[in-house]
Amino acid sequence: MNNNQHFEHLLKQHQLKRTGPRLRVLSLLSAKNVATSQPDLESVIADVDRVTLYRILSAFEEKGIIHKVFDLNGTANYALCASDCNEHDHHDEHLHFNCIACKNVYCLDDLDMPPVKLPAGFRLDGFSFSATGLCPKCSKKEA
Amino acid sequence: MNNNQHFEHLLKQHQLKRTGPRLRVLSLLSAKNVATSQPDLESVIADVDRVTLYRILSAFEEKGIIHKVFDLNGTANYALCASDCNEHDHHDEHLHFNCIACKNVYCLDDLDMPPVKLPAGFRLDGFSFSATGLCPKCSKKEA
DNA sequence: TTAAGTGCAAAATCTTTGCAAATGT
DNA sequence: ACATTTGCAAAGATTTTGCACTTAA
Repeated sequence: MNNNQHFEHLLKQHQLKRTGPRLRVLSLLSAKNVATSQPDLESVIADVDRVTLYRILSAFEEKGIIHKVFDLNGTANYALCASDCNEHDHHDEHLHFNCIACKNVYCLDDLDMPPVKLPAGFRLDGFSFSATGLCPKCSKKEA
Repeated sequence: MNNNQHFEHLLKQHQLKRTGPRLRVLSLLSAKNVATSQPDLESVIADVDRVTLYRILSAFEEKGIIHKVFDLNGTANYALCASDCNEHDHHDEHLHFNCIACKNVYCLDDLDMPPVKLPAGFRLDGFSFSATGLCPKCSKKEA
């Protein structure tokens, strides 16, 4: 199944119509291995209305197609979810690495996350782990 | 040293003048064991201008007096720093627990954080760990 | 055909900036 | 006295809402 087919399936699966703007957003997000900020998305697909973009992103998030993760500046970044997310079960429990140089947000999926121990009384629902520093690319440039 | 003296010392230490609004913010933040959002602060000290509050918070953050932590909605919450922070060295490496019921953000300082292992190439600078769920109070209410 | 999605205009927020008046040292 | 800080007004930026037009199914 190629990408396009995959996207169309994804949309159909969530009862969302297959439209130009939506496919653009999906292919953009899937092309990057990093989470993308709303402003970035906006500048890349400038011909799509800003409001439409907001609505697409929030629809996708509700349906469990994408995750929203806030970077160090509190701006929303978006990334495609693992395939087992849906509107009831959102799992985004991997490390988000924010590069302070290129500002990219890396989703480091296949890192084994250490177990979380909470004090008595707290009931855990989900967690997120984010780190800052230099990504491999920027780390090299600096050296 | 009582609280007030402590605050005045804190301000002097960072070359900030001892003003009413600033002391109000400090005593508010120290009274809570949870991080407080800008809107919350604003509603509690409604007589202080909104702009002033913004400026106080960013000044405090720059000086290393408070930490900014974003909650699940991407809104900024503020909490007093551990005493060993300054403008060059910000450490906020403890668990932030966001209660989905009361919306409070708990700073769980004395939890031993698991070590972070990053893939090769990434250079770690700092990290933050945040969890969601129910805090002890709300957990009881639900039962 | 028709419900869903888009684009535009406009409202509502949120945050920053400029400047005069007030205040702490 | 003088640099800082505050408050107000206004600009900028971000996000939401309403509604008519378009489009996928």
